[in-house]
Amino acid sequence: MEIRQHLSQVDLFKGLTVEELEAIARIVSNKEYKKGQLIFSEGDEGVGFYLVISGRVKVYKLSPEGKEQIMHIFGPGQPFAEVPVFEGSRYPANAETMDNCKLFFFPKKDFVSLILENPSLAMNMLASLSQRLKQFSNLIETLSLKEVPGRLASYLLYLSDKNGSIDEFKLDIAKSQLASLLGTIPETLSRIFTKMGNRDLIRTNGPQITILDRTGLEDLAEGETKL
Amino acid sequence: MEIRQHLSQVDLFKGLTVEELEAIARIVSNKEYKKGQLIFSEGDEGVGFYLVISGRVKVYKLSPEGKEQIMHIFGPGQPFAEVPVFEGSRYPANAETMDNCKLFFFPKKDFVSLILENPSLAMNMLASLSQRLKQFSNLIETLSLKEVPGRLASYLLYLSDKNGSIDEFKLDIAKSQLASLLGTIPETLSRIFTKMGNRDLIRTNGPQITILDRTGLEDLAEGETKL
DNA sequence: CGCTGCGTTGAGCTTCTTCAACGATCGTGG
DNA sequence: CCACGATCGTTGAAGAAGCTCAACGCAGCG
Repeated sequence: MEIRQHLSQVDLFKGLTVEELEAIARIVSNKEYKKGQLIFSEGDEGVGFYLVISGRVKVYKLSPEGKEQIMHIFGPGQPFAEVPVFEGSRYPANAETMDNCKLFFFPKKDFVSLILENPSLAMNMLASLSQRLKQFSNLIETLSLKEVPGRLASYLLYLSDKNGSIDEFKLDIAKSQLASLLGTIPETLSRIFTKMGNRDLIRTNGPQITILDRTGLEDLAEGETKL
Repeated sequence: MEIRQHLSQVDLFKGLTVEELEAIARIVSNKEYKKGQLIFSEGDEGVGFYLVISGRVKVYKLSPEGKEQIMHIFGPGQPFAEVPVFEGSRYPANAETMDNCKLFFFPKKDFVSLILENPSLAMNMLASLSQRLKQFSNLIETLSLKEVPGRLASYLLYLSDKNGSIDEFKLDIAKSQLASLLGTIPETLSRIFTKMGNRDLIRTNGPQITILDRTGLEDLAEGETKL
């Protein structure tokens, strides 16, 4: 069955037996969303969680004035919106697709039953939440202790790493979305890109980035240098 | 036995049988720390997690220039430093006591064994991590989408609620620590306290706070007003 | 009694945002 | 196929928010 194929490739379900995977597959429902579609809003009743099969999903908060802070961007293989499954009942943020997406949906009640019968699954879920917690710590640190140039430098180095530590790569999201992820606005981000170019730290061509001075970027990311 | 007494009153272990509590009690070790003592540093090997019995513990990150961002303050009954038990092996932040503290320590290996045999315990831990995740989302939102006056207003309202929605209460932490929790510095915080006083939103006398205009504070917290 | 840590206040400055305008790109419909 | 509108990104000028540095008062404690 196709669902089980997908599940078996996901970290959350690694190490599980075929029978366990089948049990999980039985509770899954398939969902499709168009690009830019709202999946749920902050405060909505949390009836279950999701797994990204294809496309990307952003989870974000909005200020009353409409400023957006992206908390996390989820890609294929990643679960999101688990919080209301285990604590409280409402989603603490908004979720929206960034591409056309295929998602699996896991109803809260059914999934909790599975967890209670399956300690490995529980451990996997604990690992997943712990990882998220670590990522959130990093975001908090970044937002509160680094200036925007440092945040951007960190992000570029992270992207480079993800691409095998190569010096040339493409931004995986639009710059305006990157601004929101870094806790700033497009104008500010754009100015910093320009400055980084002037200092010969990077070269940009649209979404294409070339790292010219890796050490310089690292110093920026660590707050040892200013632009 | 005294350890089990403590455990039975803690959310993390609620709903467990006496036998289960005893099994947990067997792996606990008792620790005492003086006020201001470092419990662990970011990057240290995470050999287990802690439960606060008495006193308070702050978990925080430091910037290279020495600025501190408090991630969370833990009081009696709350577990902390669970992340490296389930994901990775190092503490992602620093922990330090704010008072003389009694802590329980749960060794990673032993505790994982218990989790694997005890689905209720696993569920409780999932709930605990989920709650933390929610709190972190809030902190991210606060740091990124609110200005400092709004953050302070939120905190004061939160404190008031914690004290039974009463209008007069004492700050539970030093103002310099509050600054660090709100992602700012003591000077800025002090100026905002003064302004709030001038606008007759609150009256302060050292750590004693009186809320004069609850609605005004709420507007500030929601970003609908400026100071 | 003096020391130390905490809180407050002032002046100046840096960083970031706001507001406005404009160029480029892309997809769509005429 | 071209034209148009929408979205995105960039740039400039001005202003706001918060930070740095410095000085000082005050309380608690050795």
